Amino acid sequence: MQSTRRNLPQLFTDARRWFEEGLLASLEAAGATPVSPTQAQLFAVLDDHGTTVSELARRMGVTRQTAHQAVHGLVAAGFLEQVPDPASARQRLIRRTVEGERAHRQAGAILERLEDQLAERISREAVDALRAALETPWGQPPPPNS
Amino acid sequence: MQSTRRNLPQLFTDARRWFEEGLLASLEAAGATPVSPTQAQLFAVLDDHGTTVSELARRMGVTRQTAHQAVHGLVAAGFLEQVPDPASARQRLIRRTVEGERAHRQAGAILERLEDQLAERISREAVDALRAALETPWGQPPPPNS
DNA sequence: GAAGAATGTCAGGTAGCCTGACATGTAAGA
DNA sequence: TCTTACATGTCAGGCTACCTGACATTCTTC
Repeated sequence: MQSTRRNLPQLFTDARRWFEEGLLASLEAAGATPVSPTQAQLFAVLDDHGTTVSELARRMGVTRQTAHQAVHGLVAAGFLEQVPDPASARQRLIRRTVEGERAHRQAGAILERLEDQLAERISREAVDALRAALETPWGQPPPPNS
Repeated sequence: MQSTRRNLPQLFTDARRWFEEGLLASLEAAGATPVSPTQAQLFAVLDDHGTTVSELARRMGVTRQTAHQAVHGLVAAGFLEQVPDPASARQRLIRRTVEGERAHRQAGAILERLEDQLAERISREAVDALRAALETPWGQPPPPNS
């Protein structure tokens, strides 16, 4: 029991940390090539048919430069590749390599397992409700009025 | 609609970002002394009767050194003060100054308002359910077994 | 007392993020 | 058509949060 309710941002941070640490620990235990949290996030926002660096940056909520550097690391690690975009010569598509595809499935399976473990502690319904509440489009941070 | 469900860590990040940006934007709009996200988090885990740096570090999930440096900045800004612990001479208690107390109440009010705005979009019940689900003690990241 | 642990602190290093700057390619209007 | 505006990708430099290592001080326990 505590005097004041913990604030939501704090709770989000704790929850996120639990998943992230579980994921990285499982990957390490499986002997996978170590990836940083940032790289893991980049993997998560990358879609199957290829994405531009700018689009990745938007999804991650960081600048193009930051996304670029994260991509660079994963390209060097052999997980991603850059291919010219047939639609427009000014942009290049980022795609997973075969190895990257494998790692992506592995990470997805681990996250699913973690979610199951969470459902074991709070109910499955609670997990579904959690997901439903979080999937609201957050959009812009609200204006400070009133 | 999308092919695969977004993973939970990603959703936590988005939610947290929404709150954090709203908080910092409101503080800035109110003309308050700017604080970093880290300092805001430190404020959140600080309790009323004073806390040691080591304890703060545990609550934030970082090392003592990192917590120390965050405290240092807030002391310099006039929000916190260090007082010798009457119980033990080897530790010092970190407390809010009068100015820090004011800032803390201000931030608390803003967060409450943000939570209300969230309740407006998804229902109040959904917010309560969200909080209930997140307040489970996360504890250690689960072992990677099976 | 002496050994061991906890606390607070300083120093140095790494990673992620930022802004600034610039080259290239595309789109839209005079 | 050309030229002006805009988007993209990239390099360079800097800031901040975080880490590990090291040390002095102060309990605590045997």
